[in-house]
Amino acid sequence: MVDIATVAQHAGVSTATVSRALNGKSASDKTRRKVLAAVEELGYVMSSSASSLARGRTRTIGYTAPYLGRWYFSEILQGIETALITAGYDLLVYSPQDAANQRDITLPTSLRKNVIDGLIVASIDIATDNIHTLQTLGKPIVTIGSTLTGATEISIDDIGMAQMATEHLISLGHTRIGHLGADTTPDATFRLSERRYQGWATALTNAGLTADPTLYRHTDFDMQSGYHGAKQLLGHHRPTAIFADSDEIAIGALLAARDLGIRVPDELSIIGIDNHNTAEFFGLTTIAQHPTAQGNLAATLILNALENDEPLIPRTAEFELIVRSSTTGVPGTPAH
Amino acid sequence: MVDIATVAQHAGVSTATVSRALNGKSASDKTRRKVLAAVEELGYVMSSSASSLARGRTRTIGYTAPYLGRWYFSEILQGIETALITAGYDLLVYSPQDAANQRDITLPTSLRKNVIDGLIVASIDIATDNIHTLQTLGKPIVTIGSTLTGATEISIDDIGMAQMATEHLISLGHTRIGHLGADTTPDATFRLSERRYQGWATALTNAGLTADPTLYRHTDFDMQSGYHGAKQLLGHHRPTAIFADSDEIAIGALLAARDLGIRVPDELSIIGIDNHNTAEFFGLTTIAQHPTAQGNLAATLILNALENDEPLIPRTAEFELIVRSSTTGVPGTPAH
DNA sequence: GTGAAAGCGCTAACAG
DNA sequence: CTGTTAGCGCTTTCAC
Repeated sequence: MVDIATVAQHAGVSTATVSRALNGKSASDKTRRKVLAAVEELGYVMSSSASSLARGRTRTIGYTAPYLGRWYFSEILQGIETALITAGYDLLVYSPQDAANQRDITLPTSLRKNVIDGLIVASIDIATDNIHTLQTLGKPIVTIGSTLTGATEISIDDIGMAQMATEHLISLGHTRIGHLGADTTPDATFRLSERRYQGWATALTNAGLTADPTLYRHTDFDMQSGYHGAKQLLGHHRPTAIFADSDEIAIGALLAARDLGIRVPDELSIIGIDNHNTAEFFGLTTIAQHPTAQGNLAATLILNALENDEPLIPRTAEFELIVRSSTTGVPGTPAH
Repeated sequence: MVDIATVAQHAGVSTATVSRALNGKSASDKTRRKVLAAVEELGYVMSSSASSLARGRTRTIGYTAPYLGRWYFSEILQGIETALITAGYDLLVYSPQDAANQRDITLPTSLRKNVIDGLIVASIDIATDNIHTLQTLGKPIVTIGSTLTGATEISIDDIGMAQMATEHLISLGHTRIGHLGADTTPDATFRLSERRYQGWATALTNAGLTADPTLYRHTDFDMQSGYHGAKQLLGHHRPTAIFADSDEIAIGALLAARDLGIRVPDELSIIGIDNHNTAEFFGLTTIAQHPTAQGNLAATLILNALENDEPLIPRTAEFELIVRSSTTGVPGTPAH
């Protein structure tokens, strides 16, 4: 392995100069050229460990989320990467192996080993020992959609989104509005479904309607589950509209309606949350989240804190209604 | 920041002993306990940079794939993580920002900075300078489904899979078998679609049938594209079966058939590739790949090379036919 | 089983 | 703009 000293010799300068030239610090053009030539000639590759050790920084940040494979979390990842890449930072991912039973999220050893300069946590409410350690070390931590004491939060207004979705339905004249909500096991990391249920109920109450518990069905976060939940909901005395906790659930409902011969949106309106990449294809009305932007923001906050000592101030994520063809006025009501 | 020397003092031992105790090397039980107590008391967190520098290893491996968000690649990621986590390794991900135009995959700086001990590359055929550098440094590289000179390959038998899918259809009596194949732009990293086309054609030829180019439609790797491709294919003089390059494409075709009033499988059989997590829900017959296993294998190979100096020997990934309800005998042909 | 000491390769003062 | 030098915090011979 060729080290910086060898490069220095070949270039006829000191190691300090090589270091400076390579890190974009003050160096004459001529010197820089010589250094670069030597680097090229020798195939020199800097040791990041040595560099990090000397600097006290690793230029690596971590990302952890319950399910890296899920659309939402991988979109966040994408957003983070984009922000980091231009800053020359690396991304270390931690996928908790035991996401279901979150008692004991085993975040890999690196969290213990001081390997990252900052951490982004999505949808995990439980601070593990590892995370506590990070906080102790004064590393910036920003969470997306979850609350961790000592961390900066980009908050997701689940109640607001659910309310907006439900209000859209109400504004179309619907009064019997069903809800397909994702699972909230006691141990689950995210209270998301609880809050969305609340948003649904609040919107109805505000409109002088009642949140009928019989119009609620429990689902998982997938199509299959949405399909079955919807089939139940669409039995006797069915609702004229359904609000689903996610687009995948909503699409399941869409397919269920189709199989039952119920026309969407003429006989049944359906709205989801996410603006999942398949939502457009299905013509699904939805409350769009912008996870890529969320990830990007999280990374940017951390980078600014790290590089410019900017304070980490909490934000709240944006969302918006996207109307497509799965929602319309209640049957029998004239369009306005 | 508390360092190893402080811990050593508190425990009344030398730094060498602390290091050994913490790394599971020879140390008496009593000593180990003292060290651990001091660590606990002081909140000591080891510096990975220092450790890596001294060791010459980072205990971090990299993973890069064209689209980390896609089902296939995120499954691989999952498999890698599982293997690494038990070994105490970390995972650094590189998502090439410009995956479409793969001329210039900008793998983040870390590849230049000697930050990883090994690399896993999925579906990228182009060796960037960064990857070359890694090879020069003698870091183990294993690819999944792509060929990189100097790297060990876990090969994906795309031809074989396509052939198996098509043969399944043929064995059911189909003779007019359409193909929805994903895009193969000149610059694309993966020749996958080309090979699957070939598998389709070979199977037909072997059976004395002809691969009718008019029964082929170009698609992207998504439902929407599959939907539109299928609609074209299902016009005049339509095939009785369709083989799609991926389950998502196949599902698009499924929905297109439904919208056209064509019953699956009675009037049209459809088979995909992947065993995507929604395939079961749609009753889709498919050729299952096991990306999690592939990722796991890749990581295991690298770990064994790193830890036990085991040779990196190429493997080939397994696949299998999973018959569900989207395929059946050709219309008018009695079931056998 | 344990201690002393010599690096690992780079960066950041500090001087010049 | 550039050279000298003192670490950064840990691991690993080599003795004992």
